[in-house]
Amino acid sequence: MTVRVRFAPSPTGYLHAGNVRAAIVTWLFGRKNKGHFLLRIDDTDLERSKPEYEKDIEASLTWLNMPWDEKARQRDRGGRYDAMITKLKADGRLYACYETPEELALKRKTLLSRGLPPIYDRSALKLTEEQKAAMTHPPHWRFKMNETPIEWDDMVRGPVKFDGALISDPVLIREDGSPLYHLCSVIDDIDYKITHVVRGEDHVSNTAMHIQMFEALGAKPPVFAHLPMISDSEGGKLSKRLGSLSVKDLKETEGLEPMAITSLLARLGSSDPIEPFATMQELVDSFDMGKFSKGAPKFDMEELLRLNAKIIHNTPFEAVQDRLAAMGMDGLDEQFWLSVRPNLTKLSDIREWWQVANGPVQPVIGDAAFIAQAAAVLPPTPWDGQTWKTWTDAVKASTGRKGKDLFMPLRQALTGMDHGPELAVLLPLIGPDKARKRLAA
RNA sequence: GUCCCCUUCGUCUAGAGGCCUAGGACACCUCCCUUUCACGGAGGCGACACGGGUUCGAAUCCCGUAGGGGACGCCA
Repeated sequence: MTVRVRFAPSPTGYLHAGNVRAAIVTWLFGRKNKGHFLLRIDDTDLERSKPEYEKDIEASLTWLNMPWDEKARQRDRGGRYDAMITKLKADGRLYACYETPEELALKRKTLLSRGLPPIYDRSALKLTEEQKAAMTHPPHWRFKMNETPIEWDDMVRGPVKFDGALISDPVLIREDGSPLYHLCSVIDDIDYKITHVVRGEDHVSNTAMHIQMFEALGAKPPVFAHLPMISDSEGGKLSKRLGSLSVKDLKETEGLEPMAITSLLARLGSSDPIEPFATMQELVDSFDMGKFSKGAPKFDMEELLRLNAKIIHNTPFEAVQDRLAAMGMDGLDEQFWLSVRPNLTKLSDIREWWQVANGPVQPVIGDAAFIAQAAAVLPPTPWDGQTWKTWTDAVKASTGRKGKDLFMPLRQALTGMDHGPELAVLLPLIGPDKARKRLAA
């Protein structure tokens, strides 16, 4: 049996960190098993779904190197839903309810205040045909849960048990006749022959009712894997900050590498070490669903940044050539890249060093006399990798300085900073003209 | 409020009664390399939430407490 998985986001916002982890784990599981990956756009909420967000989801997955084998959209599948609705009604698993949202809210509040779980009381089941006929507004429809135990073996959580009697009958069809998520999701999973569903643990109780829905529709439920939610590094709830941490921001605002994101999210909360990966294939090869723990891990931006730096330190020039060219630094070549690469956290940091090499920089000169002496013994052109050594030897001879007292003032005068790439490689990049000017500043 | 899940070094975790003086990775500290920073190499610091049981023996099993996460929508 070939494995078929799906990632089913709703296009109601930009793809964010929490959601994309489910995508990554789903994708990796699919690839690991040589399976089929379906991208399903869950846009049954017509009010909130926007084409803009659907585009963002696709752009984000593409950028993260997670191509899909097939794409589907729930709004295109109304016909299938209608057919299944007819069946469920005929079987008595879907029943008409006439409470208004206000009445339902009141019922919930009442139950809650009595310390009871807010489960629908099924009073609509007691309505006679006459009473229904007398209603002034159309019904919404609920799925009738069987009051039996529900069990499944979760790939992450192990054996899970639910009591069907403790789960409220879900509304599957709105008063306006449109189908809701639960119905569409189950029917889609059946029609697309999904074998494994990987999703967040916020769906655990949904899974219990979905299993009854699969059965009511005559289908075998897929295997489920519920990943814990990622929590904020402060240990708080999955905060607005994390919820709003979109892939789009990570890419455009933070300027991070896609592999930094996938490397972190593929391993966070698992017993495999979090380490930089250069390709998705390496992640696929080492992927193991069984290594995820049941506890909610914390997301740490610092950790993402560290991974990003390591990935950049391992990136060859060819891999970033086009992006660097697009940043408008003419003449930035492989030599420059290799020289400054170890000092970058984000790719965009390279601008800083480009500026150090090409100016303008604000030289920092503490001891003007020393700098003037140093400038006087600057070696003749052309400059190369040996120039720095030749020069500093000369400065040492003429001033008697050595060690940090010798090098730091030169670095500060030349670059305006007290850290950075080796001056032996930086000096030729700066060149004689700019070097003289900075030393004379 | 009710139900479910979780709780081991700063962080992610290994651990399914003796193999645990609790292992690894990242971070941190030290040293080495480097005439800066970073990279790299070698060491080091560092945890079983708490309280009761069960047992010859508990990080591991049971109960309770505390803390955290999730669910309880005509959202997904």
